[in-house]
Amino acid sequence: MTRKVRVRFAPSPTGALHIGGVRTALYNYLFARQHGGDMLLRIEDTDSTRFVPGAEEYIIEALQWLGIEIDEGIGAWSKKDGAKTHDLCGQYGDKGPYRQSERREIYHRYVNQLLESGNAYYAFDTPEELEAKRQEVPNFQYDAHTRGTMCNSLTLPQEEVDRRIKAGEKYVVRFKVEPDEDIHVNDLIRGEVVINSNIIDDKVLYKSADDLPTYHLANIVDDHLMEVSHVIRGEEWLPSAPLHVLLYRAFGWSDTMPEFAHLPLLLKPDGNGKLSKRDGDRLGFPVFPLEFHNQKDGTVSSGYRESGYFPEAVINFLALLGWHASGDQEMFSMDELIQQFSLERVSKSGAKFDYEKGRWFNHQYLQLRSDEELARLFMPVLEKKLDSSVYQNVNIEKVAQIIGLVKDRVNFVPELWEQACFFFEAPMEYDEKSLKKRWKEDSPKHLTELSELLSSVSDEDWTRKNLKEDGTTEWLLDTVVMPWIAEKEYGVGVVMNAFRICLVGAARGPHIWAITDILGKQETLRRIDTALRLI
RNA sequence: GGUGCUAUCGUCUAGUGGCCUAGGACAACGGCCUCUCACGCCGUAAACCCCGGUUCGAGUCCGGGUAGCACUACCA
Repeated sequence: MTRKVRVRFAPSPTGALHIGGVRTALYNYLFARQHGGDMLLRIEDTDSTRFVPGAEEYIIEALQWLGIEIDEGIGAWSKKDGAKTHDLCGQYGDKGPYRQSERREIYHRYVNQLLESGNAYYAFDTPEELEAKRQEVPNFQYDAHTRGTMCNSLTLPQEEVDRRIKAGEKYVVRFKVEPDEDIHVNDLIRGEVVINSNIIDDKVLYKSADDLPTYHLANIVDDHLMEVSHVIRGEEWLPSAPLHVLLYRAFGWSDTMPEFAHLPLLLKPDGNGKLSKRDGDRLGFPVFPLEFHNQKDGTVSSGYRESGYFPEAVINFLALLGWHASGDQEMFSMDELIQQFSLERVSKSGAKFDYEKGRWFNHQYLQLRSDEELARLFMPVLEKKLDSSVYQNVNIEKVAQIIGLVKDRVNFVPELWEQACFFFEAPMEYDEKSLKKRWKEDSPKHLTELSELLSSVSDEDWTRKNLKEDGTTEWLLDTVVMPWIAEKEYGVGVVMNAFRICLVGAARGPHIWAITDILGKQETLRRIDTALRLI
């Protein structure tokens, strides 16, 4: 039986979407698209105490930015015919609602089913009592061997159970796990995993305190009802997969149980352990797609988008952290990923987060963007850096031209400023190291003469380029200045570097005639003049 | 502690018993280019966790160690 591929990404709205979660979403998306299936987004908000305002919106916006499209569920409102609402978190689909907190009645029904079939029971032990038990008995586990000593519907008379429930006493419903059974889970990435039911405790499925199920129950019920065919999630879920298999069986849904694929974890770049927000702060890189202002604890987390990353670079980078095509290809568009992705080629071991490679990917994608587009993206940076009177006169075509000269040396759009600032404002000071190395005793004399020489060049010739016999071009200014240097027997490097310092403020930057071309004759001469006075 | 998963250059990884004197990419280092700094190009260094077994032959299969990670909540 081949059934329609339907996968889900099911985050909980407890804060910004972690980059590992983004990768999980990506792999789900690639798998769905490759098989012509559906990508659902379901919000798992069964822990009312951990809800963070804005987290849902954040998740939708992040996926949108990255180009991971939702077909059904939360955030799929745009799929609606003539969608009137632009509610970011609106939902679409005939298997909703897609927010677990809105599915209470559904869960009631299935909790009762388990209760009636004898697969679950009521338990009245308070959190304090359980905590005390754990203190008293090392490695205490609520299971077949201990449930008989606890306070639940298996040990209490029926009337007592009814009385407690009627009195509004807080209770939970626990899953009754039978001991001594080897449970087989087939994982698409790892193969068969076998776990004995003895090590699984009687998991809480439902808590009356907030009238909500726990993850385990909600997850199984929803995946079944939403006809999910493949569960692709992080490796941290592998230990509870056997429990899920048991739940499917208890419901009588074994035949349509989804296939499982547990993804390797994203690890810290240094040392060991899961990648966390703290690692990003400590090592200076984002671990979230977008900047996030947590209204609950007031913290602000940096994001890839705000750091100047292109979404396609983040996608490419993430895709290769745990998955690899058979060849040596490094650059993949989303379409190529959809075509080539396969769960069989996902690695089994955790991947240390190689932030440097992320930078490299962004560099590659930045080179692919046109100068005009980069200019548009760079304008806001300029607006911030420049005096408003200066910014008013900035010409975007000129910006594009400048970007064409310097883009190959940056990884991010904001870095363009460091490479191009001298095109917009004359140097205010001169780099100490450059001066020491490149400013010679004769430099003032050279520059005075050079200034005179350049003054004699007409405005028209200033920007002229000649076509040489070999097909390359050369700046006309080159044919003016080089012979002069040769005639005077000055060193080319000595003159040109001092000249460069006048224009740039340091010994760096693109070809010098490309700079003078953009600066223009007047500004060039002015900068030489200024430098001669200041240095 | 228990259970499970994993194990190739510093990092991401290729490798599905002979094509492996182990390939690619990032990072590092060196050279070239050059008026400078970059980019780019070329090159160098760098790995099969250990011990057994199977086999004519093991990075690749099996067993045992070791190590790392995950899980072990009325969190997801």
